[in-house]
Amino acid sequence: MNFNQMRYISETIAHGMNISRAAAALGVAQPVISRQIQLLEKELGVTIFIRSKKRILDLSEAGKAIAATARRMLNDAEALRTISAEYSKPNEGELAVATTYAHARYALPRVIRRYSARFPSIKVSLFEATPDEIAAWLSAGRVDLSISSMPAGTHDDLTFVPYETLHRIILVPARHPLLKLKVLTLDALAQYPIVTFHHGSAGGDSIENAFRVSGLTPRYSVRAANADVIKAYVQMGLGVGIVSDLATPLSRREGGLRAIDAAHLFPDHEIVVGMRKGQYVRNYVYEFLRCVAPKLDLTSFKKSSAVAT
Amino acid sequence: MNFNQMRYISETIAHGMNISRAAAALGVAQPVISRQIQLLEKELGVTIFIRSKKRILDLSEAGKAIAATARRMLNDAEALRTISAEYSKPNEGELAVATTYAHARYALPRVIRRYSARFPSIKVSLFEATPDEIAAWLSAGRVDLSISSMPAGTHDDLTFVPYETLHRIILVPARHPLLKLKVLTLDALAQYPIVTFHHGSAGGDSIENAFRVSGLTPRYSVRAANADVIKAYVQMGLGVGIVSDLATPLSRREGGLRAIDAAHLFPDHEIVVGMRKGQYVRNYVYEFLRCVAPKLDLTSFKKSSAVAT
DNA sequence: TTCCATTACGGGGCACGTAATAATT
DNA sequence: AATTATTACGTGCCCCGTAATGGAA
Repeated sequence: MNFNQMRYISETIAHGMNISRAAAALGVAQPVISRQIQLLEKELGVTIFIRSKKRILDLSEAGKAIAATARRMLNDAEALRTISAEYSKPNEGELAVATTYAHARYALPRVIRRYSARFPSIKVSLFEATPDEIAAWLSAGRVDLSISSMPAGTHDDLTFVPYETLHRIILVPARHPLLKLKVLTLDALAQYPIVTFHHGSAGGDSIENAFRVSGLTPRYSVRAANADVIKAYVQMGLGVGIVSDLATPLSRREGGLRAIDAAHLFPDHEIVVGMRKGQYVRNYVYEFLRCVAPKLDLTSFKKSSAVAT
Repeated sequence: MNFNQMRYISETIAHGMNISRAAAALGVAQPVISRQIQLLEKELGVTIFIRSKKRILDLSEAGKAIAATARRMLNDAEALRTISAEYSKPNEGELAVATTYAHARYALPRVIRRYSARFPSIKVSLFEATPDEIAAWLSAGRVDLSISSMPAGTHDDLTFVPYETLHRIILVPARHPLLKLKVLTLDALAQYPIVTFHHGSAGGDSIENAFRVSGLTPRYSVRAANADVIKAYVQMGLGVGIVSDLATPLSRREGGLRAIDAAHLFPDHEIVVGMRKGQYVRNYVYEFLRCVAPKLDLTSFKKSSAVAT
């Protein structure tokens, strides 16, 4: 039993039970993977992969449990290197953050400026993506932490803690009829073409839902991936925009746009900070989160020196 | 980086920072340990052990974190074998239980008889010891689970769940004056020589405490490790015995002894079931606990396939 | 003097690569 | 025909053991 065998198993699974692709990804010859997996199976006396003569079909039940443990061991091996770097070069390293457009554009620039001033030897990388992509990157270890709304689906290997609650606001051109209403309603809103987030995105779906449960079927004239595109189309008069108050604080009036609070019409938009479970968290990562949100509860991100329950 | 290096580190620490003893325990030559640790230190770029020329003094800060991770990896390596056995030979294996005299003698025989009938291919071993020894054995992996009162000190690597609550009873010879009292009091008890558990044992200390907080200093005529010895001395008239109601159910009157309920005089005696954290728990171990206590809450012993928080 | 960690040196096993083979799509 | 897993075979590296060295107790 050795670490490479764990790598081979893990990578083979990651590449859809394909040994050849795993070998290519790891830079070794195909027979190596095949042989090492067989050796491990013989040593443990159990079949990890279900085969049909010359093709791997799936993981066995035992294989699933073994793969989970193998992944954790690889995690720990990685942690060993991280720990060493933490003690030999405390404030040097790389910090990869994945986040959505709105945070990358509006919230994080000033945070990163402050942080980089305090930790000049930390190379910060920012990746902008959708919440689901972000979760995948986090799982794969390509980024260290995420700031986004809760991704869809279950992510047993990730930990999320609430960070901030965003509300919805309506963007309209100046002198729009909706500005004259005392109380904004979904009915009134549904009279106009809607400009909002993509179908399938956390933002877009929750807005669609709100209309549907009210029995309304507004026309969506433009569906975009980010708030700035939405703004542009609202300015062009293609409809009323529905965005979050992060992108456009209510007090600001830019480019002739007016904002109307719509917190009462749509569910709150919960933003969470995510990290991989079992990961050794370097001090400078904590410090970054302290820059993002000084009051964040970081206890669930505690260093994973203790053994799992 | 390989598993043996983790073993060498772990074993060296376990033997008080002594490489020679670790080598002997692992059955390898001394230079192997020395060299492999140095190789790992070079690879990680960090010193794990603090040395003074030719002697190892202590673990470095980094070493502590590394050792904890190393231990977890070894745990996982062991889990791999356990998982494999679980799937290849579901109801075969060994089950080592550590427990105190009272349970070994009075509670477990019937449990083990039932269990062995259901799982004839499981080799059950029972180890009788004090709670502290039991905890040490559990930590060292020499036993799979424990049944005892809560051991003293902290055991971060162990999980305990409450199992049963025992009460204290007084044992006296027939026609003893205490039998005539309507309500037993500590004062009355302190008039007679006491026969009870060793000083230092969980049982003995809690009894001593109860007298002390009442300002009483009874004479302890005999202090023994188990209830049967206590019974024998009470029968010989050397004093009144204080034991738990597991050893001598109140209804039974054996050897001319009489029992008096003393639950109101001494604190309850909490019995817990213990297991090592991060251990893969085989099904037959769960089934044993189900035989011991069908209603036990086993959720905190869940299989550790998931990654630690 | 004894114990203990480290350095030096030689051997064997094992993990790897290349090449060939067999089964699947 | 192309892709993919497995078997066969030769090689180099790495880990180990023995022996020797140098500090510490």
